[in-house]
Amino acid sequence: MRMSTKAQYAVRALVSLNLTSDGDPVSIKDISSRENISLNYLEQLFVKLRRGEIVKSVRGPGGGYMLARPAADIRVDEIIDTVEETLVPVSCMEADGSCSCTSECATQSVWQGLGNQIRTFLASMTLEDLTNEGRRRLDS
Amino acid sequence: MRMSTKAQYAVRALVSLNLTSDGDPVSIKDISSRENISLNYLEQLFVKLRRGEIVKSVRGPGGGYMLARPAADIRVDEIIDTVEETLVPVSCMEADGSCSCTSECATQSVWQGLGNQIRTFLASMTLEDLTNEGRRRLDS
DNA sequence: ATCATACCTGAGTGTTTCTGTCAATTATTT
DNA sequence: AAATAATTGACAGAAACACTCAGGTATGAT
Ligand code: FES
Ligand code: FES
Repeated sequence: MRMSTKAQYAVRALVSLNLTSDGDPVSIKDISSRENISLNYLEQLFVKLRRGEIVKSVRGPGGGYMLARPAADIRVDEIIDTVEETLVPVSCMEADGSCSCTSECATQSVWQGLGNQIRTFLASMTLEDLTNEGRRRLDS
Repeated sequence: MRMSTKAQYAVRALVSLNLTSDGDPVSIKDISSRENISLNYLEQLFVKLRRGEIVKSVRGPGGGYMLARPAADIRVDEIIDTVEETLVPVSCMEADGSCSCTSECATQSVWQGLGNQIRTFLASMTLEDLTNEGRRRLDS
């Protein structure tokens, strides 16, 4: 039951972006070196984040990425969805989910409930919350 | 963010065991055929469940497995721990967890909180709850 | 005793997913 | 034109996953 590094990196990178941004775009290279994440790997993530309209890109010198929306409007569960990490803990609950299990399966209620918990929790946090948390830590 | 089949199978198998048991041990073969789970794979899981004192074994003809404790005393999170599936969503929060991240990392609070949610939810359900749920489904 | 049953154990294996790397291209500003 | 930086797709090593196989051991019934 691990969150993939994709999800971890995406959240970290966006917090970092929002912390260091002063209105200008931030280059992916800066984020990469500050957060110690592979440059090329980060690029893959930002392509998805752009398609998911979490960030927008500015090309050319002085370019980079910036948030596509106010940080308060970006929920953590959205970020994770966007980099393609499922939050449903078992496959039989998904669209194509075929299960060897019979209809009287009692364990479904466990995973169903667990999935809801996870979703609800991550939807209750926004990028702004995390950025404030980061600022608070920097001060101390 | 997927629960491994180890965890899924373990929970299903234990519910099945408890549903069909009438005090006598239940053979792993029965569970295997009823739940469509590989026999040899199930054996591996039950070895761990026995070591974790979730079940006890009865050898020889007519033998099998039975619960080591009342179903009401067996929490779902215990079962998952026992088959060695971590419930901590990121590695940097574990004992040997080394992280490239700096000390002002704001995302820790996300994963910390998420881990607590998952743990709390799964600790709130017992094998008895699930067995009752299964019985209810069988009746309808 | 011996046979069938069923637990017990460890080694091995094919597949998939994860985590990145590399190379080449396109777009923009100076 | 030149430098910057995003964009894309192919590829690859490593690890985890989901089993399978080949035995061995303990017990009860005949
Ligand atoms: S329906 Fe998928 S485990 Fe029962
Ligand atoms: S401490 Fe591990 S991601 Fe920041």
